[in-house]
Amino acid sequence: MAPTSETLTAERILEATEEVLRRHGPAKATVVDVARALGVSHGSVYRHFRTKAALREAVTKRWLDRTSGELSGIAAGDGDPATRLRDWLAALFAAKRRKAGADPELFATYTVLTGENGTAVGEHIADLTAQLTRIVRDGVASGDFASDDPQATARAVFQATGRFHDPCYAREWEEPGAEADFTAVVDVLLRGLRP
Amino acid sequence: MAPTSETLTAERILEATEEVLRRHGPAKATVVDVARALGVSHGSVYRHFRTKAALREAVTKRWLDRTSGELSGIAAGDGDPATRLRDWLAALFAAKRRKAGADPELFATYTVLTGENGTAVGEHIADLTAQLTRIVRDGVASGDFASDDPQATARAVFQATGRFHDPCYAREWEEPGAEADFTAVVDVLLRGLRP
DNA sequence: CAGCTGACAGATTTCAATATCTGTCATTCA
DNA sequence: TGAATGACAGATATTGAAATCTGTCAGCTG
Repeated sequence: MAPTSETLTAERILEATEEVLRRHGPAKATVVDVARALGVSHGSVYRHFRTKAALREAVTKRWLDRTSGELSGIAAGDGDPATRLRDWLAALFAAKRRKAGADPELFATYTVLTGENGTAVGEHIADLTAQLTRIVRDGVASGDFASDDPQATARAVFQATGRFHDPCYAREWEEPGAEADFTAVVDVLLRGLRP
Repeated sequence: MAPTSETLTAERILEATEEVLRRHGPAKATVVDVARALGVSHGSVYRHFRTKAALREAVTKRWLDRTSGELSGIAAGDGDPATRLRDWLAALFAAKRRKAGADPELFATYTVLTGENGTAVGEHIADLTAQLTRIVRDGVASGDFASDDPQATARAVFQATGRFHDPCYAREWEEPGAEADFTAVVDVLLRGLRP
C-alpha cells in the first residue's frame, strides 16, 4: 500500500488491522502485514500497541462495542418492558445472524479473536447484561415483571438465550427451525418473568 | 498388547478403541494402534467396521447412550413433574460436570468425537428431548405445567439450559457462580411452565 | 527532540522430503 | 470355507531445515 502522509494514529492502525484480518484471516494476519498496509515499518506499530495481542484485543473491543451500541437504544427505550425485552433479544439474534450469514469468514475471524480475548468478551457480556438488567428493573418497577434480583434474572435470561447469540452455535442459526426455537425459548422466559 | 485368543468381536474392538483414544487422544489414535492393542492385523478391524470414521462413530454412540441411560430413570419416575424436571436437569448438569472435571483430556477427546459425528449427536439430543417431553407431558396432564406443544416446550427447555450441558461451555462449569447460574435459569423456566 | 527506521535475537511458521496411515484385496491358514 | 493376513496405492501426518515473524533498541531524520 502507498505510504499515507497523514500522521500514524492508533485509530488508523486499527482500521488497517481490520482490513488485514479481513484479507488474510486471523491465523495469517501479521504485524508486518499491518505495517506494510500503512506504508510504515513494523517498529512504528509497536509504538502504539505494546504487543500483537494488545493490537488484536483492541480490534476485538472495537467490534464488540459496535454490537453493544446497536442494542443500547432498545434497552433505553420507554415502552412496555415485555415488548422491549423481546425486541432486544430479537435484535441481538438478528444482528448476530446477519453478521454470520453475510460474511462467514469475517465472522469466523472475529470468533477466533473473541476466543483469544476473555477479558474483552467478559466486559462485553457485562455490558449487555447491564442493558438487560435495566429492562428487567423497569419491568419490576412497572409491575410487569417479578424478580427479587434483577441482575441475576438478567444474567439468567442472557444465558438461557445463549444458543441465539453465542458464536459457537452460529452454524445452527440458518437452519429452518431456528426462528421457531427462538420464539419458544423467549416465550417460556417471558412467562417466567410474570409476577 | 498380547494377542488374546478370544474371537474378535465388534464389542472387543470398541473397547480397545476406547482405550487407544484414552491413551493417545483423538488426533493420534489410529486403526493400526487399535489392531496392535488387540494383537491382530488392521485388516481384521476393517472386517467389522467399514471405515475409521464408522469405528469412531460407534464409539461415540456408545458413550452418548451411556449418558442417556443414566437419566432415563429420572424421566420415567412418577413424582411431582416440577421436581422431576429440576432433578433431571440437575442430573444432566452434574453428570457432564463430573465427567469434564474428573478427566479433562478424555472429555476433550469425546468433545472432538461428538464434533465429528453430527448424526450420533443429533440422535442423542433427540433421545434426551424425548425424555424431557415425557416429563412435560406428565406435568400438563397433572395440571402442573401449561403447554400447547409439549415437544416444542421440551426442546425450548433443553436449548435454554445448553450452557449447563453443552461441551462448548465446559470451561465455565467449574467457576464459582455456575451452580447459582444454573438455579437462576431453571427457576425462570419452571415459573414459565406454570399454568 | 519526537517519531520513525531497520538490524537483530529468539520464537514461530512454512515447506518439502520422509514416514505412517487408510482402505483394498489376492492369498494363506485352520 | 470363512476368518485373518500382509503387501500395496494413494492420502495424511511428521519432521527438521529454512524462512518469516515478534518485540527491542540504538541510531537516523525532519
